[in-house]
Amino acid sequence: MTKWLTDKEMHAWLGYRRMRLLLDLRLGRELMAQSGLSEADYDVLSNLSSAPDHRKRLSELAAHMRWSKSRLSHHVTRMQQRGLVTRDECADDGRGSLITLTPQGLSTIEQAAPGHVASVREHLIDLLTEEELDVLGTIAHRVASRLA
Amino acid sequence: MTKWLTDKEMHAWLGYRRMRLLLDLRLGRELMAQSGLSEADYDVLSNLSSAPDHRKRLSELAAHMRWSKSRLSHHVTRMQQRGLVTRDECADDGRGSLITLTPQGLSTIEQAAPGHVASVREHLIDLLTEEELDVLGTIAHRVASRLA
DNA sequence: GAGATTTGGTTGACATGTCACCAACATAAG
DNA sequence: CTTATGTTGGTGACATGTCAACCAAATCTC
Repeated sequence: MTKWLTDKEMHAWLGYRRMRLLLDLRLGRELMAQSGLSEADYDVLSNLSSAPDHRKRLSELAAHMRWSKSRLSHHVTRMQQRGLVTRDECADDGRGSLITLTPQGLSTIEQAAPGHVASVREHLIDLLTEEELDVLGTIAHRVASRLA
Repeated sequence: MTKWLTDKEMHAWLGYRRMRLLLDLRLGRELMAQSGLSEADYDVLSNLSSAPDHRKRLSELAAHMRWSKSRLSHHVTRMQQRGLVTRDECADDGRGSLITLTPQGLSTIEQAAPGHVASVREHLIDLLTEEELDVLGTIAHRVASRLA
């Protein structure tokens, strides 16, 4: 017997779906307009910029971002063509691939960051109380950790 | 001067992103495995099934789902080819397009629903307390309504 | 009621991400 | 050494969604 969602549960679920749809669309558009980056680009650059030497193994990067290697490989290819990152062979492991931020990639994300943070604040963070912020962080991590 | 995110804010933001990534991926995969539907398919069928006569104007449907007309038009084309919906001319408005659930579409979503609800429960709803559920619903709708 | 505008919807080009699979290399067992 | 196994990446085919251009029917204006 199916246990359907109660009104309250449905409200939360549909709300989540709607937020996800609209928020990501808006943030993505603003980021693209301001800096020419997609959210995916931003995440990759952001991760690389906080790595030692601005470089990381594809595999590590993918694991940290919870992306599939395939997805990251495709994405890196495109970012490479735009001059944002480079892809070098790994000395230790003949298969390995080292992804490195280019100077242009670094400057791109440095320019993009303030605007993106402002967008995130405007459309999400600043709309929440301290408590709501805590709850969101708590449940999001609980849900995500079950899926890792 | 940029107002960067505090640790707490960053925790909530990154948590949201991670939840979004993993949860949607998982739910999508389970739904696809169980019923051959994507989440998008499911949403369209679900909306149509609760409409009078199981039919709706493309435009209305798009507005209700907050999808672009373009996206819905493309999607309907594909669902039509799979026999899930039909697309008929509208009598009143020569431009109009009426999307109707086929019997097959109806039976497909009826079969898919229990499993999907179970997935949503397992990976999200049942992991939250009553209070958390309320907070999620509240903030999601607040954020989304600012973007409509 | 002719011309301008809006609205409803379609289409094409393109970016992204998924899956399935392959190739090269690494490692442990025998 | 040699084979079985797992790891690291890359690729191609395909589904999806975005934007922008476009068409045609419906409305509005004067």
